[in-house]
Amino acid sequence: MTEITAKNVDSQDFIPLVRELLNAYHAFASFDANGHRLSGSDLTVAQANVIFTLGNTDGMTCKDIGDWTHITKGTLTGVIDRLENKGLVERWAVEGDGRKTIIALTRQGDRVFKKEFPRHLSYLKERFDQLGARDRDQAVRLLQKIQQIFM
Amino acid sequence: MTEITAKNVDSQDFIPLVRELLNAYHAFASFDANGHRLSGSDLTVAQANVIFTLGNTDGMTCKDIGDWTHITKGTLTGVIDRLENKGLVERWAVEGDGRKTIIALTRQGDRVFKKEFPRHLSYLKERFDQLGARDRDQAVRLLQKIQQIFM
DNA sequence: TGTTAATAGTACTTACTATAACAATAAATA
DNA sequence: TATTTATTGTTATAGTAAGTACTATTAACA
Repeated sequence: MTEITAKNVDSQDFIPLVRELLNAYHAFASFDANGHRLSGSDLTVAQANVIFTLGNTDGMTCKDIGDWTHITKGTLTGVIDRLENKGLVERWAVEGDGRKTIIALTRQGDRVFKKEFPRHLSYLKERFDQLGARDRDQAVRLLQKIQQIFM
Repeated sequence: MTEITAKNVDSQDFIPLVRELLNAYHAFASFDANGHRLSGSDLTVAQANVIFTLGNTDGMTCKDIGDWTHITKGTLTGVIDRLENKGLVERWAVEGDGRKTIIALTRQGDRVFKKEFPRHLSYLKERFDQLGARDRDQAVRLLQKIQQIFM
């Protein structure tokens, strides 16, 4: 295996893939955030993701929410604090396991979910409709491979 | 076009793509950050990206650094402040255009670049070698398409 | 010329982020 | 049983992150 130095680094052919992964992610993330910002929902991206994750469930533990949303537990505490202050989620103790806390949507949180989730998906759909089904399925397959490489 | 409600939302077939894009990005980002953390370079991800961007250049404006690294200008000021305090970059005024500032590596910053850039690429290469050239090129093509959708 | 618009960068606020250290609880094991 | 180990969530800290407002400068144009 050739050693990588500051000189021959340009020949490392995985670099374009790293760039395009970051470019695609940031393009999506920025569009996604804009949707929330313009919606008037007064939800940040992280807050909306938690609301969308809890929707149509009976509540989830912080651990499961974090695994699904990629928000680390330290961060999640603050996000849930703010959602709780807004009256959108509640914390429940778990009978039989004092370590766990169940986070669930309040009635108001469910109203926000039922309004914002479809709205935001329509917002995203407009763009994703520009991608053919073949490309979409290929992309899913390749992104799964990329993910597995790093686990 | 069918309206999206909280009910029929499961049939929106772009959702898996969103999930895999986020999963792949976070898997990479976490692995990437771990490399910097374990390297002993004492660079954060954002700081390392700026150093790697400035390497082998005569300096760049804040705007160009931000465009390349996806760091917004407001954030960039703080990142560059910390790099400047570490003695790794310098700010230069631009003759003829008082709006611009050139950021460039110091001699010490260049030493850090020449050491950390190849090291980090080797660290990444080990994983990317697990991906075939065909998949890699396909992924680049599809990620470019996804990026373009959101611009 | 004077006015207006565009560009570049900084200061500030709020929120998010990861990590590490911590406390409480639960599970595993000797 | 007693001790250890693992899990869950919170707290503390430092560093992003986006957005807005602001200053300074440059360019466009009437």
